[in-house]
Amino acid sequence: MKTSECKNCNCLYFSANAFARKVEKLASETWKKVGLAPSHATLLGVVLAEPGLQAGQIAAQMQLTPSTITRLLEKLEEKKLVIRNTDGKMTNVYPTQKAKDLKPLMKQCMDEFNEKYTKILGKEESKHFIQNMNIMADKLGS
Amino acid sequence: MKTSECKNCNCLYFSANAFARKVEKLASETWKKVGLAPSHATLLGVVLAEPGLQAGQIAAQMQLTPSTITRLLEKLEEKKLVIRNTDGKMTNVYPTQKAKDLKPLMKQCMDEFNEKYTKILGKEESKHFIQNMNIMADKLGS
DNA sequence: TCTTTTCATTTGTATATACAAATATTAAAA
DNA sequence: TTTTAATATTTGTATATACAAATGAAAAGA
Repeated sequence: MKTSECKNCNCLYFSANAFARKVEKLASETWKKVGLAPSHATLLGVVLAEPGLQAGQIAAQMQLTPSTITRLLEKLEEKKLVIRNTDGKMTNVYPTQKAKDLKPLMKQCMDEFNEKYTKILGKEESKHFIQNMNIMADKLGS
Repeated sequence: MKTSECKNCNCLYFSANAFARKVEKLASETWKKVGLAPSHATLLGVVLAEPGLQAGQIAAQMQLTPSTITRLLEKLEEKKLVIRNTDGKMTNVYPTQKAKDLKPLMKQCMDEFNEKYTKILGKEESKHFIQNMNIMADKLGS
């Protein structure tokens, strides 16, 4: 059923969530190749890009709550992809060698994912749409 | 931190989810007035609009899996807002009187929510954005 | 220096959601 | 008619996420 046919659901809440679920699904398929859920892959990408980042800074960057970051880090630590280094009240997060080795494959997944959705949604269209969505998200505040 | 500052997260997956979380938050605040989570409110809205709808049809309309609909219906049944009428392998869902009484208040919440986000995002902008998002969602398929 | 406040993280608990397997029921095939 | 296949829903299990409370550590005030 087309979204437009859902008379009772024609509001921002429904549309945003339905859209996010579909994107999540596409992303899940893509990152199965490295055995990571999209959220885990995103977090690992952040840690790989800035080793030693504080947990709270990661939360701010990913716009998730600190508790969610803790939970995600637990999983990544179980998989030996990151280590948490607690110093006083701060916790710094570092990628392991295993994670560093995974970097090229992760980039490949990201490229593949970008390719998939630009193919489906159009290159310029999706670019503008994402920009617009980011602007909208910023307007909605934290 | 502005989304645009997150260099590592500039992809459709991240943007769509961050946006959906923010919308969810705004919606949660709004529907607290009737003591319902946005997803519950949406489902109840569907049932109120089309009493007797089958569980599977609700799932299709809301673009959620049947199992999720079962779980949501359990909660609404606990709250005495809907009843499930199982006939053979089909289950039809009806709103209770309590739910019908809630209808005006629910409409008020919906109006308030629409007003909130059009005020933040702009009337025409949000309208076009939602349309565009629905089109994108359709393109992504099920 | 000792106490209080603030801050970063983690834990306990709860919700939303999905997938795969189990159930139960109707329809189709033999 | 008996078996087999298809279908609708529910259950078991797992993930992502949040909020509120707990913990632990540093900073500020007395």
